Amino acid sequence: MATIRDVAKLAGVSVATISRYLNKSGYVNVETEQKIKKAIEALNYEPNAVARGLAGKKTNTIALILPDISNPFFPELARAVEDVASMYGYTVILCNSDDEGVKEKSYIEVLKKKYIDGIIFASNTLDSSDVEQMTKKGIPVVCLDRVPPKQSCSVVRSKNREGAKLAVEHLLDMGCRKIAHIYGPQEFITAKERLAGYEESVKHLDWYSPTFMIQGDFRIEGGIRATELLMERHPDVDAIFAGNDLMAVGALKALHRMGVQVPGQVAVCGFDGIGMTEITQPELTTVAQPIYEMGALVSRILIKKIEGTLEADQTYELDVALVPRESTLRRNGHESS
Amino acid sequence: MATIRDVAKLAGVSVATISRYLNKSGYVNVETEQKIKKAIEALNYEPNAVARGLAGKKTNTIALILPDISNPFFPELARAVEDVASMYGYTVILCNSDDEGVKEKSYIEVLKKKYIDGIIFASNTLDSSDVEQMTKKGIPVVCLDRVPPKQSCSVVRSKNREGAKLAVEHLLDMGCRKIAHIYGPQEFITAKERLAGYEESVKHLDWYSPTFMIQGDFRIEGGIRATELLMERHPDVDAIFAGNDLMAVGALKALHRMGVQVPGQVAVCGFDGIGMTEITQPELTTVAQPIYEMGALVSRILIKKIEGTLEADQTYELDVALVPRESTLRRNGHESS
DNA sequence: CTGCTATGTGGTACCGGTTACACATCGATT
DNA sequence: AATCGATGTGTAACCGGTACCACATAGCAG
Repeated sequence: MATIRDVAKLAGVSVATISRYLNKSGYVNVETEQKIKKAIEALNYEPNAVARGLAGKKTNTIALILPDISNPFFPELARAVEDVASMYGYTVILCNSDDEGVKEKSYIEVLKKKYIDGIIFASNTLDSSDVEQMTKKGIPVVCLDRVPPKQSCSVVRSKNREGAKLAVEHLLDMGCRKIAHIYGPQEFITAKERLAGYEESVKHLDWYSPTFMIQGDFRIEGGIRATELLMERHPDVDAIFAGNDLMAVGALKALHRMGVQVPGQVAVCGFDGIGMTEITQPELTTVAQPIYEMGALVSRILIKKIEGTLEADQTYELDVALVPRESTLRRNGHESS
Repeated sequence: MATIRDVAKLAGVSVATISRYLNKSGYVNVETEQKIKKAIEALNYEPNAVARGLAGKKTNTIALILPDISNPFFPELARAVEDVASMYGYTVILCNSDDEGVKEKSYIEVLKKKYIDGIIFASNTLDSSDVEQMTKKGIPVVCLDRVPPKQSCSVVRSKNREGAKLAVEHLLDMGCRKIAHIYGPQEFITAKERLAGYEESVKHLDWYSPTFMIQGDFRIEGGIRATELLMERHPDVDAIFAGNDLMAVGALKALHRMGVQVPGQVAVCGFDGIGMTEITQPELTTVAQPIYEMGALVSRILIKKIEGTLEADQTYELDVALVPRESTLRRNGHESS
C-alpha cells in the first residue's frame, strides 16, 4: 500500500500539496494537479482511512443502536439507514442492545473510542442524560421514537395517536361495535401513545370500559395470551386493535385456535406495517408506519448533523397510513355511523 | 480525553511502560503498575482505538456483507454474528450488497481502507478471485454457503441436498404421491443442491418428470407465479417442496387464492426455517437450517482466523432438521411405502 | 570475577494522514 | 514604488498509540 509520502516523492511535491489536492483544501496549480493525478494512478494510491480518522477525528462511520435486528420491524429500518449512509460515504456499525441500558452504555464507550461520527438510537432504554452527555461530547445523536425530555437531539417518529384513531375509526366503519385494544409495555412511548389514541377514540362510546384494554408485550406470544384473556373476559368483542403487528399476529393465532372467525366474528388490526402482515391468513389490516422512510430520514438527519448542515434539532412526525386488508373486511361494512 | 502521554506524566513513567502495562506485553514492576492504575483512574483514561488501529493495523472491527438485511433469513444471522463478535470485543459493520458484484467490490475497497480485521460473506456474487485477493492481502474471509472453488477460506454451510431429501421423504411419508419442486435461481449453490437432492429422491418414482420442477426466484412473488404455473400444468400435484420458505409462503398464498386446501389437497414444505413459517396459516413445515448457529459459528471462525488460532481453513456442513407442521399434515399419513 | 539471563524502564521512530505557518511569486491598487 | 491579496508550495508538528532497541540492575552459574 502506497502512502501519501510515496505519492509526494513520485510527483515531486510535498505531502501537504497532495493532501490539499485530495481534500480540495487550499490551492493547487493545474500542472501540479496533473502530476499528482498521474502519481496516484501509478501507485494505485488510496488514502488510509484510519490515519485520516486519527488526524481529523472523523471516521465516516455511524452506529445504529437498536433493540434487536431480529425483531421484524428493524431490518427494513436498518436497510434504509445503511442505504442512505453508504450513499453519503458512511459505513454503519450495527449494535443490538436488547433494550438493556448496560449494553447500550458499553456500546457507547466502545464507539466513542472508535471516533464514531454519530449515533442513531432506535432504542427505548436510553435516558436523556445519556443523550445529553453524547451531545456535550460532540457526538451527534438522532433518536427514533423516543424523545429525550430535553430535546437535545433530533427525533424521528410517527403519529401514533393519530394512527390509533385511524384504526378505531376504520373498525367502526367496518361495523364493529366493541373494539378491544391490546397495548404494549408502557415504558415504550409508542405503546403509550397508541393506547391514548385508542382511548380517546372510544371513551365516548356507550360500551366503553377499561376492561377492553389488555396489556401485551409487543410480541406474538403476548398477543396470544392477551387475546385469550380478552375473549374470556369479553366474548362479545368484535374487533381487536393490537398495539403492534406482532401482537396482532398473536391475536390472529389465538382466535384461530379458538375457532373464532376473522374477520367474520372478530376483526383484527395491527400497527407498524411490517412485511409479516401480508403473509398471514387472513392478511392483516394495519396502520403502517413508513419504516423505510423513517430509516432514510433519520440517517439523512444524522449525516447533516455530522456535516454541520443541520440548522436546528427538530422532531419529525411522520404520517402513518391505514392499510385495509382482509382481517377487518366485514360484509356489513359502512353500516354504522 | 486524556492520552497515554498524560497518563505517563502523571504516573511518572514513560509511555512505553504504560503501553506495556495496557497490553500486558513486557515487564512492569508491581509498584509501577499501581501508580499507573491510579493515574489511569484519575484521568479516566481510555486508550484511543483509532490510534491503536493505525499503529497496530488492527481495529477490532469485522464486516458482514450480505445481500439484504430485509430478507428474513438474514436478521437472525446478523444477530448471531454480532452477538459473538461483541462477546470477543469486535464491532460489526453491516453491508447490503443486493448480490451485486459492483457494490460488493466497492464495499471491500472502503473496508480495506478502514483496516477492517476480517469479512464475512453471506453473498452469492463473490467470485473466488476476490476471495483470493483478500486472503493474499491478509484479510481473513469466511464465507456462508458459497464455496469459492479454490478453498481459499473457511466456509459454513448446511446440508442442502440432505435437507431436500428429508423434505421429500417426509412428504412421501405423509402420503403424497406427486411432489413438485419450486427451485431457486441456479446461480445460488443452495438452490442447486436442493434441486439435486429433490431430483435424486424422486427420479426413481414412476411419476417422475422434469415438468414437476419449476423455477422460482427465492421470493414470495416467484413462489406464487411458480405455483400458478405448476397447478395449471399438473392439477394432480399433491405436494410442493419449495426451495426456500419465502417461495413456500408464496405457494401457500397462491393455493389459497385458487381455493386449493393445504394440506388437504396439496401439502407444502419450505426450506430455511425462518420465523415467518410459524405465522402462516396453516403453519409451514420446513427444513430448518440452524440459522443462529451458522451465524455464531461463522463469526467465531472469523475471529479465530483473525487472532491466528485457526489451524486450517475448513468447510463446516451443519445439519438441517425437518420441522413438521400443519402444512404437510395429512390424515392418511403413513399410508405409503 | 566474569558472563549470562531475567527483570524493568525509557527514548524515539513509526503508523499515514492533516494542517498551521512560513515563504515566494505576481498582478493590481494607490 | 510600496502595499496588498490571491495563488502556490514546503516544513514540520501533531493525532495517540505501538514496539524496537538501548540500557540498567541483580541474581546466579561456572
